Amino acid sequence: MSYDPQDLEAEWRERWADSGRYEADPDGRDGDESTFVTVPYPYPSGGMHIGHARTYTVPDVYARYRRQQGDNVLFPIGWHVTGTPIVGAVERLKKGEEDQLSVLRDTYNVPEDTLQDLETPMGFARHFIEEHYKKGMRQLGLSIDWRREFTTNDERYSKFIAWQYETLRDRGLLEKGLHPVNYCTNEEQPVTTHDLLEGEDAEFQEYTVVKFSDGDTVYPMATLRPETVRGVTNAYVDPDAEYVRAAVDVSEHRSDGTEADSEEWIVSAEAVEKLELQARDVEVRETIPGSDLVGRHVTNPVTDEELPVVPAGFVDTDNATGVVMSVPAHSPDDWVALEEVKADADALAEYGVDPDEIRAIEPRAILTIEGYGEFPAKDAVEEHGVESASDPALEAATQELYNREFHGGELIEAYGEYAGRVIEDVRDELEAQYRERGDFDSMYDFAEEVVCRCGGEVEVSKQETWFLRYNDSEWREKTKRAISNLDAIPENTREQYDHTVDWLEEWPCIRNYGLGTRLPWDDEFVIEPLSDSTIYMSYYTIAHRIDDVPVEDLTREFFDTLLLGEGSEAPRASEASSGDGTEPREVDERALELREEFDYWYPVDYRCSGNDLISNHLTFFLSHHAELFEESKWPRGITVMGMGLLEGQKMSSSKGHVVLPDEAISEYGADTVRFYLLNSSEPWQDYDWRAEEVGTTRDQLERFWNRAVEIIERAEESSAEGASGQRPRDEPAGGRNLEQADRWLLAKLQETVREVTESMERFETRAASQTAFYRFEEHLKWYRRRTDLDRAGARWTLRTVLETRLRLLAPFVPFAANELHERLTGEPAEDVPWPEPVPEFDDRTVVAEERLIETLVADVRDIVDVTDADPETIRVYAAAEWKGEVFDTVVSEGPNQGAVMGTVMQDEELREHGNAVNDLVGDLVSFVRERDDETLETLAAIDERAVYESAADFLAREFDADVEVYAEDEDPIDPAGKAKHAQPFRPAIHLE
RNA sequence: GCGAGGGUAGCCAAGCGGCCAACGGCGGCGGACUCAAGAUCCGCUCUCGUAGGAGUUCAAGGGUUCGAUUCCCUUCCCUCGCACCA
Repeated sequence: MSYDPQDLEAEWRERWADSGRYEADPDGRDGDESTFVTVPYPYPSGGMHIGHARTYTVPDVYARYRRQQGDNVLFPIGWHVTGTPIVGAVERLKKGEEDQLSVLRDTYNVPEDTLQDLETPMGFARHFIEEHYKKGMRQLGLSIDWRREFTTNDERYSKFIAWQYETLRDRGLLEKGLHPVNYCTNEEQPVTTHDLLEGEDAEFQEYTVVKFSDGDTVYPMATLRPETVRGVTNAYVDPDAEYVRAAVDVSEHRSDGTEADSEEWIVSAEAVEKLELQARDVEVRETIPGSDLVGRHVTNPVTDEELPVVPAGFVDTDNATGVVMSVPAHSPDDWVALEEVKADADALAEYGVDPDEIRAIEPRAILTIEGYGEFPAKDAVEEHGVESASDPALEAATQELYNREFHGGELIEAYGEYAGRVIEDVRDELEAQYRERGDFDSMYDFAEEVVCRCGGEVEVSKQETWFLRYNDSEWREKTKRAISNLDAIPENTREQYDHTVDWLEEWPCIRNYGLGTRLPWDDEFVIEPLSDSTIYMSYYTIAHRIDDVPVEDLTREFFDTLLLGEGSEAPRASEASSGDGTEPREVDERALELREEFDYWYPVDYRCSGNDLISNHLTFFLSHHAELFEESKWPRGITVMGMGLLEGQKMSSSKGHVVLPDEAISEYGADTVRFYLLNSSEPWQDYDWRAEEVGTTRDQLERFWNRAVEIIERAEESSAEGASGQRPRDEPAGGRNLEQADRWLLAKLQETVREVTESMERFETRAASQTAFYRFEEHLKWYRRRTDLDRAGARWTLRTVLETRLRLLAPFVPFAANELHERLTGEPAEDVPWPEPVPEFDDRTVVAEERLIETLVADVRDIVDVTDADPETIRVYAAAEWKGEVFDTVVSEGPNQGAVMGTVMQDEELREHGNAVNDLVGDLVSFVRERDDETLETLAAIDERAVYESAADFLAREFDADVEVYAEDEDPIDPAGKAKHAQPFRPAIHLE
């Protein structure tokens, strides 16, 4: 019966499927005995890899554990298809993009003749659902109730999401507004980062626009450092570029509402489109060459100073407004530019600029910062040895100075109420104040070029969007309460949820295209993926039964009844009466029936999800539950999971750097894959798939299997003998004839049961499986050395140990554990209860005694090694009785040298031992200090000499020598005078 | 920068005030078994050591303590998240 996981696992898969073993329905067990675990539904925009395997195995192990604990356990799965990735993948496939084809063909082994089935979004999704995820999950042995699966594109699911969003809107948690998005000017639609060819990492920034003016004409100058407004010495324009004078709508950007809602702005030609995309009406009145602007004077809206407009070739007219302000005191760029302009001032005469005016420009400091002089930009330029505007060192100088000024710069007196404060703390406040007054405005732009896959230029556009108001204070309060109610695993994630709640503002919850549910009141929009996956766990509870209800009956009232219990107190449709004048609402009986099941399973006991999802999905999950459901339905726990590596590297399906579960399972078997994934780190830690170690794990399981089979076969022999009346299979306790080693192993077993159970309760799958498997293997190693395994007592012990361990390991390696357990007892491990510690087998004394023997063996070996001797005779001397008395005194007096000596010296007999007593007390004091009371008590009761005598045969075997055990004070044979070194629990040893 | 988590022997990784030179796995070395290989079993794997010992270690530096890998402070380094991406 060799270990053949393929056959064995196939049989169990079939058995589970045929019997519907994991289909969970409400039964006699009440709510406390039901457990509902979930994991984020997979997003089938590609195949399943080994990282997914772990994600889904973590909840499976817990589910299996709870089942053995007697719970009715529901572990469902569904499929998330909402949004653009699947649509995008199909587009790329249809266009025949090589990268995409290679991922499909080479990484995920899609057969050539199947490719065309993937050319519709749901066809694509279906392929990966059926051929990858479901197959993989079944192969892994996940205990899923398959009747409840659904996709987020199903019409009934959409009804459910529509209910959610209509309810949120009614509660005022949805709001319409403008929001900046990436927008392709060629396709004229918003695009996601997936759609970008260039600038994928680019983030748009909100620039402050400082409204310098010349009469009624505004020169809007974009900056990221609005606080430098008092340090501006001049403006720059590109004399060779084209500018426009245009009427720009500013109505949205005024708060007082008294002023004109349109202003005349001078901006670069490129800026016109940007402003229009950002929801402004722009009417171009006139085109002006940049050179015409040069030499004009503009007024600083904050200081009322007049400043010259200076020409500069470095001005990028494609960035923001194309008009920039110069702050030479604090910007190394501007410092260098000003130097160069001054040096070449005479050349400006051609623009009609007075060179003397330029030469007279003086930098103006607006903040002070430690470590720099009056003009920090000057120091920075010098420190970095910047030579010219094209010097690469300039960028480093700029970065460094910006950073330091932001965190350490203090504003000067001229800033009034902001004087003396650090930029970091006042920038936003200051900016808002000037904006309020109409001196500042804002616009978005990228810092670099961003190009769409279609080749079109991507700009920032403000689009009308619906937002979820996560910043609503009442909502935040509820969510916080949900967080404090939560069992957050590991505990330190709780803080992160709280932090996320404070940080979340408004979340745009719709998109212009993609799969999913249409916004119920505006079907132009689709509810985006992170927003249609917040309460779907509730949908699992009824997913397999709601199909019986026609879609058109799934009204808001239906879900109000089903999910909120509204009307469940009211008379049912059949018995509705209108006797009191008001028409009672008709309650849908079907909804009430479904509600019973919802009520039975809900809330979610544990949700297992990636730690990277704390800052969005998991917090949304908590928020929506807190808002929509009553407190008793809020999530009980969340376990977060770490990231996976493959041979120390990030997995990447595009590079083909992935392992598919199917391949791993064919090579090693599902139990090995599961065991490796769960045993190599705790769920929330990162893990690394290393083929070599997976192979070793398989070897370990195989060895375990072989040993187990041996025990089972022996048990069968015994029972055969039992059948013929010679030896009953289950001997009564009195007839077991257990020896010291048996009792020790059984005591260790009880420790193991306790530790594993505690670990499982905390989702510590690594600690649990290490304890049940590897650590117990160590105990067995010792046991095999210590005793004769052919004894009846040993057989009984090994059988008992095996049975218990199989039950402890069943959640991790369900195939092998169930099989072996069934062969051993007739029942699969999953059908019998989780082991309980048996107090009868707890035995601190025997554990302590074995520990003494272990130490003795180690000490003897140590001496053998260091002396390179091969002893004929080993003499062991247990400490004299008076030493035991000293030990007792140390225990009763406590580990205090002085106090102990005081007591000991009153004993005349002990006093006779003189200095030896003093030394001994010193050693015993530290011995006692290092141990707890219980251990000391146990030790004190042990007859050391008897322990060593009982181990003499064992020692003799280990070292192939004669073993003699003496008491130090009973006149031992002591040729080398070693006996006197004996101490309590540290016998003296002599080798000869 | 902000928030979270880390840095332990050749590698992975546990420990989180004394039982710690520090669990376990991998790798390496030696031995048993074997014709041989593999598997399995035993021992060793920081340095020194002809008696169970001593010395130096748990990113670096400082502190608290009778005692710190474990607690506190500072510094350096690494990973993850930071929004419209699932």
